[in-house]
Amino acid sequence: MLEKNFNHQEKEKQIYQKWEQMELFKAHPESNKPPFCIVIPPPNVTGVLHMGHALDDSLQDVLCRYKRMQGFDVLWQPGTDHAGIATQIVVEKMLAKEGISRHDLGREKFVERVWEWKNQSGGQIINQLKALGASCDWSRERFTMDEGLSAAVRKIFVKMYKDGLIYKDKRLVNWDSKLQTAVSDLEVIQKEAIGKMWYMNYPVEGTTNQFITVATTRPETFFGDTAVAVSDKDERYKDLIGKNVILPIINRAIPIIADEHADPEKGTGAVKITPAHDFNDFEVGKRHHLEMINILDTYGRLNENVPEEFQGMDPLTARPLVLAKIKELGLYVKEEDNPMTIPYGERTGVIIEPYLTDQWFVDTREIGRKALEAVENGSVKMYPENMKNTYYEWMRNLQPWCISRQLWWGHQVPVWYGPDGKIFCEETEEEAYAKAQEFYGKDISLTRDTDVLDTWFSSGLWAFSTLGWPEETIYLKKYYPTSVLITGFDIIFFWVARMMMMSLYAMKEIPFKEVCFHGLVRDEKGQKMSKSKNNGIDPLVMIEKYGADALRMALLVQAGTGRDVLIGDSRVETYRNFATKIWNAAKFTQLNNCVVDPAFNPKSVQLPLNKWLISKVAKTADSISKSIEEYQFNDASNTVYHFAWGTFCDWYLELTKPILNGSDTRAADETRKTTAWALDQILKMMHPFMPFITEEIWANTAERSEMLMATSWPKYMDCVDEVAEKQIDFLIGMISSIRSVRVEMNVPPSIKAQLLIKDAQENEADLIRSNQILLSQLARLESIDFVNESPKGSVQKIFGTITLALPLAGLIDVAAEKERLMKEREKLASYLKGLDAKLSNEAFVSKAPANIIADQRQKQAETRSSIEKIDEAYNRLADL
RNA sequence: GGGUGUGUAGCUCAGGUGGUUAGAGCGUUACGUUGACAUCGUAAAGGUCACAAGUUCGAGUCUUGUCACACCCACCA
Repeated sequence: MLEKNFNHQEKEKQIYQKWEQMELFKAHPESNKPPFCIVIPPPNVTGVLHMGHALDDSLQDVLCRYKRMQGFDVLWQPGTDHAGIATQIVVEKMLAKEGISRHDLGREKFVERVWEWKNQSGGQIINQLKALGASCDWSRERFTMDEGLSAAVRKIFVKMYKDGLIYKDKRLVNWDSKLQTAVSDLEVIQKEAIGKMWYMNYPVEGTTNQFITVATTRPETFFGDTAVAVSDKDERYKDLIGKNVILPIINRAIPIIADEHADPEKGTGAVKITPAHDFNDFEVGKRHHLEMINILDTYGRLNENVPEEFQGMDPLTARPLVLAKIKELGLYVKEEDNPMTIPYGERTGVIIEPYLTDQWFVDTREIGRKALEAVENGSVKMYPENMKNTYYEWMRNLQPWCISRQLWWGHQVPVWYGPDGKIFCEETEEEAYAKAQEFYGKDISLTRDTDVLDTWFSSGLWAFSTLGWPEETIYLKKYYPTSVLITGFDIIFFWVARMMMMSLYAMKEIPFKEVCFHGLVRDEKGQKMSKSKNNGIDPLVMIEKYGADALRMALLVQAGTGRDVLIGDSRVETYRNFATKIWNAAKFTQLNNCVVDPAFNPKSVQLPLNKWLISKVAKTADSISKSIEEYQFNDASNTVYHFAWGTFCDWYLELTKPILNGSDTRAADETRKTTAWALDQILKMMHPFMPFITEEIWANTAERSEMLMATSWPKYMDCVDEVAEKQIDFLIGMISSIRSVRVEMNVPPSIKAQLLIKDAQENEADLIRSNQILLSQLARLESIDFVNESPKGSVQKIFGTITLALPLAGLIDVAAEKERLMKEREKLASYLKGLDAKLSNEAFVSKAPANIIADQRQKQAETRSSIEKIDEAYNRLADL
């Protein structure tokens, strides 16, 4: 017997353990069931579960549980990401509390500390995923820096290097001076700000009063200027091309060059060129073979290439001083406000400087083209489809991918240098050493490159590295390419695009057949969750308070493809109430001895009411299937919600009460069995969404040979009975329509249900007549005029007639009823007016399709008669 | 500057291929229930479907334009 309430705090853990003990999450590559595989977007190993994970993983869990019930051999491949930058920052902060920096420890000791921290906190997020109910195959848990995955990273790197796809280059990169590392374009966040534009004069060499005015937002960088560019079509400067200008303060001569980069329309038409500190200038510098003067150190401070008085300064400190000097020299022209964007580090929040260093790059042209084609030609499908446009846009403008990071936590680049700087790129130090020996013909010592790889390099391999690549495992064979990737659209470039490129390169095959993007989770007001707003909602708190089922459902009912999801207490509470409702429905079936009969055959039932329910079960299960297959999780979960609450609890259980308590024992017996059967089907349909409570009810409502999650999805389309469905739907429509009267009359549900007891008649006319009698009793009428065929029309008639009856029965306030009738009449009259106008419109009558016209005519007649009835009722009221 | 969305009840959202009194949940109000319901049930109020023009017998739905908001990308001497 079910307890009074479902104690989610206690039961969810027990149920989860049971699933694990019975190994229900395990994949079975040896089985001949068809494969279904999802790789989890790996959360940061040191992270905690946030709402984004809760949504992402709930969606995946729904799919996995559903597919298992559909007879698939499901592998939900779990694991975590080493998250280079994020993790290093966390550990450095911890060290800072102890008063030490990573440099005090040295690289080796620091990395040890990170491993310690990983081992200590890495299990946390996994346990949190379990609390959510995630049915991952935990026996296969991987980590992007475990031995196998590290080997995969080295292998790919070496292969790409040898294929010429990875190369080292001295280029401008985005430099994070706090982390002391390069970051990729995607890791730079542009923020808008109102800056200033300063104009200053550069004297032309050999003249005393000739100047070129340049405009700049960063005057302090002029120490690194190596040219001034003008357009060769610009009359103002045409003659100066080839001459030099003298940089103020440092008195260095730099050439005036002609370059397309200079736009006569913009600024003064003359651009100072600082190749080492600006991406455009860098390109100009390369075109003209200009010197590249780096004026910053790795901490972003002015270095020895500027006059001593400015050395060691931060650019923003130096700026006013430089400007003051220029003013002193009489070369300052003016300043004006200038809206601009300033680049900040995604993780550190410091200003990102373009910085000239040696870095490793992936040449993305070829692999990017293949990744683009795979989506263009439909090999990989995207949901929602418009995400393809975003993907295309980025893929068509791919830049070289800077994969090296000057961090300590990550995959160290498998590159060794000879004494002369010769590169040996091999998977192991031994191999590199062997190659070096061979090359030099003698024993030499090698030094290893200190860079580590961008985290996304290893996550780019995730789809196949987790399955065992480069080993030819049965997992790789059976589950690759994976079925679908479910992730947020915020990492489409970071991760999805990189996985596409890396997988197509390494495997010569797509990593997944479909990608399903979901939106962001926001707070109840639709605002982005952020630490600064302090509006974050902790999924674990929600689980503790309302249960994992309620949280999942609250997320799922909104999870259409691509849409944002709002979450908050009231939403989760709603679905906790839903869970309680189902719990109580199950309790109700037990109290009424609705026991599962293993021999029950849904095709053999006799009562239309039972046939109706079985039909609805079949159709609902089918509709949920379709929605899930299309990743319409919101439709699927809403369907099961409304079916369980509305169709099953509100209607079926209410309507069967008099049958269960009635004298027809055969009908009662059939109804009990049908109820028990239907509850089982509902539990199955609900299980992917609310796995815990359904499993608990399942276990407590009968002797079960297997757990709910191991059962199969209900497929009963062959039990659909359209006739019974139509009958009962019709009656429900009628009953619904008299609800307003019922309130006043206080009709108990059992009378409502009696209407339906009589529905054993299969013929609609009989059905109507029998209910006519009941309706007339209900309304204490001697007769009831009820002739219409169409359900909607009938509803209107009944409404009018019962209204007529009520005052006679002395059940309601006459004045109030009169007012209500007038209102109703007004509504109908205005509707009728519209219909009359339309039907007398020649254009409508001649052009509209016949069925529409017929329909309108009928409506017109019905409405007219309804108005008459109301008038009649009103008159009778007046007589009282 | 380029792109992608969104705008329907107080709030959050549904509303295939145009078809007629525009729906749900939450919230509000009223009444009822505590014999499945840490609640539930029944109902009421609440909407010129952002705005404008167009196509059409008929537009929330299609076209164009305008406005507002959100996000993404790029540029910014």
